[in-house]
Amino acid sequence: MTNKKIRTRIAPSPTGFVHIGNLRTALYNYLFTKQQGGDFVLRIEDTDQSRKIEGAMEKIFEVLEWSGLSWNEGPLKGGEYGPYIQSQRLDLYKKYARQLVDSGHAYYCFCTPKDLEQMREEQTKNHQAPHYAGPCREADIARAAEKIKTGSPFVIRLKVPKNELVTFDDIVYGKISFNSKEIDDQVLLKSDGFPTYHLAVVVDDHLMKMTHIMRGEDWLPSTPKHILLYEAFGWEKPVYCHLPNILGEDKKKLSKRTAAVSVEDFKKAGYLPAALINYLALLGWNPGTEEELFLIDELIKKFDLKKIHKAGAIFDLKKLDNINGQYIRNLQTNKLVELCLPYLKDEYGDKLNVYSEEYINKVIKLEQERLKKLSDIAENARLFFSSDLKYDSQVLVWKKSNQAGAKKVLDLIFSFLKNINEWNKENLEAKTMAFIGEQNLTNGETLWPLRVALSGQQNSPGPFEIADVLGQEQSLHRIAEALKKLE
RNA sequence: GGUCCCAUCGUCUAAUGGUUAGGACAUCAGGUUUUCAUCCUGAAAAUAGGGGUUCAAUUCCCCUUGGGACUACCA
Repeated sequence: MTNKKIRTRIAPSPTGFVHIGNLRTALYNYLFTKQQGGDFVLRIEDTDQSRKIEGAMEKIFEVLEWSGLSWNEGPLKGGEYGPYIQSQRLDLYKKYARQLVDSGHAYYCFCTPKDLEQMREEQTKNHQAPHYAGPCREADIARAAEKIKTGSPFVIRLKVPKNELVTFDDIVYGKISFNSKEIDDQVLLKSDGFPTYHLAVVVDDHLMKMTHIMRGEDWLPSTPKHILLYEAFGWEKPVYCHLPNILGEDKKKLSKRTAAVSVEDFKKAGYLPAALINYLALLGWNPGTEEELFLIDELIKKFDLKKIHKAGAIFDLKKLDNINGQYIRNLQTNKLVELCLPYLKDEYGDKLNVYSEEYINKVIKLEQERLKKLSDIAENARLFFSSDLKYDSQVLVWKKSNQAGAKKVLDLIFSFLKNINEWNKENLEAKTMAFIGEQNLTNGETLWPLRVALSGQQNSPGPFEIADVLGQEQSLHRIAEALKKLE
């Protein structure tokens, strides 16, 4: 291998949202490139006009910036090999397609979609692989030029050699060979003047001086087409590194039909970019140690192309939740508050204004260890932002007690808490535990009804934590309400 | 159908010729002065099958089986 500067690219199509698989591909490209001190390029592949979606390109920019995988060359950033949006490079593709025709590596094709469909039908009927078998491949070039002049729609197809072994060495998958007879005469330039992926990717990767092509495994069968193109042009080939697919629970390529795949949705749900990146890095690669938590800088240091797996990996939301939870627990309080606030505002709106900043901060801090993702805060915090709790009185009764017992205990505790002067978690806990001892009560029979009275929930944070946040007045109010329920 | 790729606990994976096949998530059990969460301890859980090569195969080779990707004027 040469010691040229490493250059890689990610080349998403603006056809909707950014897929979790796109992000993983971007990540591996990014890690490798940063480690090698190379250039990380973004190129937008918008050669299919029919699938283009308004605003999708901006989404790509946003998601990449959010995830921290920012490109240092491409749209918005510039660079000396632009433009980086394929629809702005149309003349280039036309020029190179014609060059291929001139050199005998490609030909004009005038067959209609209908012709092709018939061709395919017949071939499948005869158990043949569908391929172009029309007359244009061997047609006279002068006649073709004539037809074009009269305005006949045409495409340019690659003249794939018959029975030639195309071999390449993939970093992940090793040596791979295809017989060119299995490869169809690819359309290079469509009748609308746009290139297909195959032409555009080769022309751009060459012109943009890419050294390594890291992309999804699904491109593996297309690679020989690209190799043939490089050879036809007489260009130096890049190094290929195909990445295993990310799979859904059905073991098929992760798709929106069966799972959440939009990176933006993960962002909205409150997954931290660092956690998502951490998890994605481990999906198909690991450093060979038993560590699992890595910040991006450590990933850059430890990343190793040779340790990328061949087999696809199933995307496991539970594991992501776990990692995200760990990242959330490690957050500084002020950062956590900043991140959670939008979710609370979204859920409670103006009702939130009633509460002090200190109160809200305490609530968030209290829920920190219970959050798998930031959006969980909305539900988890409900008991702190409700003026009256709705629950069944039977919940107040501890499993080893009865209704009368619950009432007795809450009566006692109400009077006791009324006289507490220093209202904070530590003092409340110390005093109450002592009180339980003095009264010959048990923890369970006391703390359970107290906690339910304060939270209205079967499961919740502990009673002293809640009481501390709620304050004396609201706590006593809730206990009084509980007592009413028990009458 | 054809071409290509892949194969260790349920999941992500470690171990590249010699290990009681290790870790993490999830699950289950127990503990951490009430529930949840956190934290701690423990349990259950895998080399798809068959042939080789070798003193020795998770590891190398072949076959079978299973899974997947691709097979467009989409990327």
